Amino acid sequence: MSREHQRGVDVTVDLVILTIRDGELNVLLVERGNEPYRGRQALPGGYLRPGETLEHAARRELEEETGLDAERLHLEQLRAYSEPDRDPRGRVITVAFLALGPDLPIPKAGTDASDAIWVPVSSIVTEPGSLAFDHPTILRDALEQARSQLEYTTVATAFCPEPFTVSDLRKVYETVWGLTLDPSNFRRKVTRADRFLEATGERRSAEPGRPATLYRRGPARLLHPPLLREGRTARTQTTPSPSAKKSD
Amino acid sequence: MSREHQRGVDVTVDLVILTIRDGELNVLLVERGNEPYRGRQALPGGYLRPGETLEHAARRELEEETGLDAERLHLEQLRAYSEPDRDPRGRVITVAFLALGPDLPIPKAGTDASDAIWVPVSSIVTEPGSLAFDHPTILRDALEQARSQLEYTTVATAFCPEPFTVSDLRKVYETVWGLTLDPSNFRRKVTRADRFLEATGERRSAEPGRPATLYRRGPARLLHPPLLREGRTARTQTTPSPSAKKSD
DNA sequence: CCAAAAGTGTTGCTGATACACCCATGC
DNA sequence: GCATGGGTGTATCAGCAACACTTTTGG
Repeated sequence: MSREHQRGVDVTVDLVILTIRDGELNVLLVERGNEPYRGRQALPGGYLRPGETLEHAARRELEEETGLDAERLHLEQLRAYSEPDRDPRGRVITVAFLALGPDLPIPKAGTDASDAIWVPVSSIVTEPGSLAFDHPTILRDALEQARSQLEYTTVATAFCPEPFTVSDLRKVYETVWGLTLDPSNFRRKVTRADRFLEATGERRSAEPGRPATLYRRGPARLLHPPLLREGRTARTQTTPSPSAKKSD
Repeated sequence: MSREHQRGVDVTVDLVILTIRDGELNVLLVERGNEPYRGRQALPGGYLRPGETLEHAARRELEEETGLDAERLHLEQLRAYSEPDRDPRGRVITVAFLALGPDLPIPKAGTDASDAIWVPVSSIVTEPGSLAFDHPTILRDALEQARSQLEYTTVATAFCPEPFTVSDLRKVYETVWGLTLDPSNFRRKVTRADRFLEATGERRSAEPGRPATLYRRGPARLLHPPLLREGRTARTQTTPSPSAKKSD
C-alpha cells in the first residue's frame, strides 16, 4: 500500500491575517528575507514542528508575526495547497489559515516579523506574481471565505475590540462587503439573532450624538437566519433617489 | 527559519464517499488489511505520491476503491487533520475529501477495494472507536459539510444520475436532511433558481402517474437564494393539525 | 438650539408556505 | 376509470427594505 508513496513531504502553514484599519480591510504581509522569492511580499507562515498540530503551528506563527496573544484572534483552517511545483525548494505542502482580529498594532520591530506590514487588500493585485509562491491564490480564496462567512456565521465580531457598538459591527460588514447597509434594519437583525450579541449595560458617547449601547460577543457561532449580502443598498447607487437625503 | 521544523511528514488523503442507496445516505468503508487497526473499518484513502496534488491523489484512490470514472463524481477538499498521535505509525497528516456520487455499484472484487462496502450512515456510531484512526471525527465533519452544502450550493445534483427528475432531486434533500419537503414548493424553488437545472425536453414515466420532465445539471454552482432547511415540514409533526386532511 | 448619531415605529412589498386543483400516465 | 405521481394556481402570512420619527448627546 505504501509501495510508491511520497516520502519526506515538508509541511508549512500560511496565514491570511485580516483586520480593519481606517475603514479598510487590511492583510498582514511580510517581506521575504531568504530565497526563494527574496525581497518579495508574502503571507506570513512557517514550517510545522514535531509534535504540534497545524492549528498550533498557525497560532505560534501568528504570535511570532504579530506579537499578540493569539487567543484574541479568530483562527480557522482554510484548505491545503499541494501543487507539486508550488515551491522551488521541493515538495512542500501548505495548509492555509484565516485569522481575523480587531485593529492590530504594527508588529514590533526586532522580531521575526520586523518587516511585516499591513496592506489594504484593495491595493493588492491578486494575480500571479504579485505575491510569492501561490499566495495570490490563497489570498483570493481567503477573502472569498471571509466574505461568505460573514453571511452565515458570527465571525464579524472578531474584527471588533470588545466592547463594541452596533455601528462598529455594521462598519465591519460594510467594509468587508463594500456595501452600505441601513443602520436601523441592520440593528434589528443583529439584535434579534439569538445569542449573537450580549448587552453590557454600558454606553459609549465618543462622537456627537446619542450614546450607543455596548455589546459583547455572544456564544452563537452560526447565524439563523443568515445575513445575506444581496447588494441592494450598494454603494453604487443604481436606485435613482433624486432628492439627496443628507442635509442637502 | 527552518531550524527545528518537522522533516519527513507522511501525507495521506482520506475519502468520505457518499451516495444514496435505497433511500438512505451511505458511506463507503473498507476493512483494513494491515496494522494498525487491522480488521477495523475505515475510510478509504492512501498515501500521496510524488508529483501529484492532493486532489489527484484523492481521485486516484477514488477510482481504485470504486472502480469508477472519478470524473462523474463531485470531489472537494474538506480539511487537514494533524493531531500528532492520530496515527501510531508516526507523523502522518491526512487531508480529507468529500466525494458525492449517484447510486454507485459495489466495488469490483479482486481490486484493492475488494473489502469495500456501502454502509448506511445512520448505522454508524460516530464515536471514537467505531472506525479506525480519527475517522469518526472526519466522517462527522463531512456529513455536516454535506448537509450544509445542500443549502448554499447545487451539489445535491451530484447524487442524481443524469438525467433526473425534480422528484429525484427532492428525495436527495429529504434523505440527507431527514425531512419531508413540499413537492410543489420544492419544484418552484429549484426550477426558478438560475442555471440550477436544464430541461432536456425528454420525459420519464417509470411509475404510474404523469411522466416527469427530465433535467440535467446546470452550470450554476452556488444557489441564490439558498434553500434553507428550516425544519418546518419536518418528519416529526409538531404542528397539531387535528383534522386529518388526507381523504379522511 | 442645532447637528449628529442611536434607536423605534410603520408601511408596503416580496417571497414563501400550505394546500386546492388540474394533468397524464399505468393498470 | 381510478389510483398515482407530476405540475400549476392561489390565499394567506411572515419578514424585510425603506423611511419617518423620536431620543440623547456634543457643541
